[in-house]
Amino acid sequence: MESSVKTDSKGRKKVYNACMEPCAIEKGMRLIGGKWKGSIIYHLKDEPVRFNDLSRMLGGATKKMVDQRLKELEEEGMVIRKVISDRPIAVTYELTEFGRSALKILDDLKVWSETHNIEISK
Amino acid sequence: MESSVKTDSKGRKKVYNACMEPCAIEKGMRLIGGKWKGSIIYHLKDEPVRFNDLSRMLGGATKKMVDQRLKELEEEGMVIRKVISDRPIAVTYELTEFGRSALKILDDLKVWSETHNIEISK
DNA sequence: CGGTATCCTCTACGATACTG
DNA sequence: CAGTATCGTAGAGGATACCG
Repeated sequence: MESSVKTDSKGRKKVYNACMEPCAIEKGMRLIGGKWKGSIIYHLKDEPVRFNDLSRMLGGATKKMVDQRLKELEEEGMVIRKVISDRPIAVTYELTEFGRSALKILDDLKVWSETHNIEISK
Repeated sequence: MESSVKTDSKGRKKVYNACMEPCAIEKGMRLIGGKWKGSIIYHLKDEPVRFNDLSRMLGGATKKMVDQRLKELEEEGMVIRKVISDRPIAVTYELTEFGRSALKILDDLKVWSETHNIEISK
């Protein structure tokens, strides 16, 4: 269904099966999986948070990353951006109802992760 | 804590903050997030599955990917590989108790994903 | 403060061919 | 059948500097 054909540098045809019928899990993972994305949602769970505060909370994510992820989350309808003042500019991000609906999963994941005391190899 | 310093091709120093205190959500995501990983676990939920059957179930993942993900899952203690016959060789993969403990989250994710009828933009 | 823009590197992943 | 080996590319993500 979802396939594209490209020709590589050596003139060979290549068929890219983008992702035929990706199961719901893969779809869901694209929304809340991916680096920082789940964490961002989770850190917005209680109240609107300002851009730089969010960056600091994530401790390790660059502004670029945070910015990028927030834009994705906005497009997906999980987060709303609000300008609360110009000069000096201040912006907050908060969850939509849809965003909120993902919190349970993220919280379960957090608990699961903590109880199994997961160590990162690399 | 976890930082390394490298020098790039132009002799500039670079500090890599690997991942300081990644929150539990990020840790968890590394185990069940990532392309195909959640799906593999989910497809093993009922019974042991053979390598090629698994590949087919995922419809779109190459053998290389499936192989790679299965090795990771094995190292993480979520999946067990069993050789059930040589000549012709036959191998199955099944979940460990730990692997099983992730099923609830994945199932919730699946339901969430389905009920919100998520569309993949790209 | 809340971003953009630029540059660069590293790895994830796909295609493909081959092996015991 | 169940992988391994090889090659290539696209893109993710970090560092850094700059802007309104």
